[in-house]
Amino acid sequence: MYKEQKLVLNNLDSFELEDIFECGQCFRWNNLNENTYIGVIKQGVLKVVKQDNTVTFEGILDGDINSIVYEYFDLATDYSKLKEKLSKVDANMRKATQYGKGIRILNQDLWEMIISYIISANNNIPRIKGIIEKISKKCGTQLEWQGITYYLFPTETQLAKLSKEDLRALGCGFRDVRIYNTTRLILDKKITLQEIRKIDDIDSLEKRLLELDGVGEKVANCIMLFGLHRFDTFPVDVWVRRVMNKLYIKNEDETKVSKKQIRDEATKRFGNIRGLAQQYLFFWARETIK
DNA sequence: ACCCAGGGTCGTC
DNA sequence: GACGACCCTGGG
Repeated sequence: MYKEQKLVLNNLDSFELEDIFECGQCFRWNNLNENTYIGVIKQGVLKVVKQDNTVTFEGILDGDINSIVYEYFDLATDYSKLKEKLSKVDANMRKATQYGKGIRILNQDLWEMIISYIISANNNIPRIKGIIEKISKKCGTQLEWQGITYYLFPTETQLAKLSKEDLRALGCGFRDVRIYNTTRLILDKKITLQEIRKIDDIDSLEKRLLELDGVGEKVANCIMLFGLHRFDTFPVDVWVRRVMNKLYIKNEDETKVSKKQIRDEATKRFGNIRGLAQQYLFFWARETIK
């Protein structure tokens, strides 16, 4: 049952709205003004305001706002400790973690991450956000709050109502078939989300995700990092390739550096929290390189 | 007007 | 493993 709720938390550690919402991990949060973001999550609509050391969460949610916020914003994890650990790797990581000091890896919905990152392939962030918004508006559950209508990301069943042509018309481009096929695969239980959640071994997990249409190595790694909170994976996109080559591999032609080489380098340097390191690097690289 | 790139993947060789 | 193609949008 959706209920209007509010929660105020003081002195949260490692919690900056811009770092969290603009670091590239999520697509459904929008900047309202200097200290306010509003987003649509699985449980409903949430507004977050930060003033000085006080963060106010407010929204219309299905479930208790305390447990939802605690889980979604990963409040159980000590990011200061992790940043400290990464800072000891080298000066680059010290800089990167300082730059994105308020980053937290959100616990986002697995299904939503699968579709969102299929859409992300060879695409740019503004367009990805637009497509997801249009898909939600087309077939997601409608929710009204403070006079504004929001649309939840569609469930498997809701998304399955769209044809390939519908998806194309919404701007998905060549990803239409991939979204269509993957939705069917999951709806027909050839691959289930429950089963995926249970896979502990990171290689087996990646292998299984690769069976979904539109899910290659990079997208699989993003799904693991953002949809399953697995820090022991390292998504390599153009930006991460760029920054990893510039800092560590130093090949004259970055396009010649293999993905495996980059991932091995990351494992060697950042160990089992390389996924988190990737996010600091991505955020830092996007803002500073070029 | 034209070219390029964007949180890549897929089919083919 | 290494190509080229792929839908669409914004920016030079």
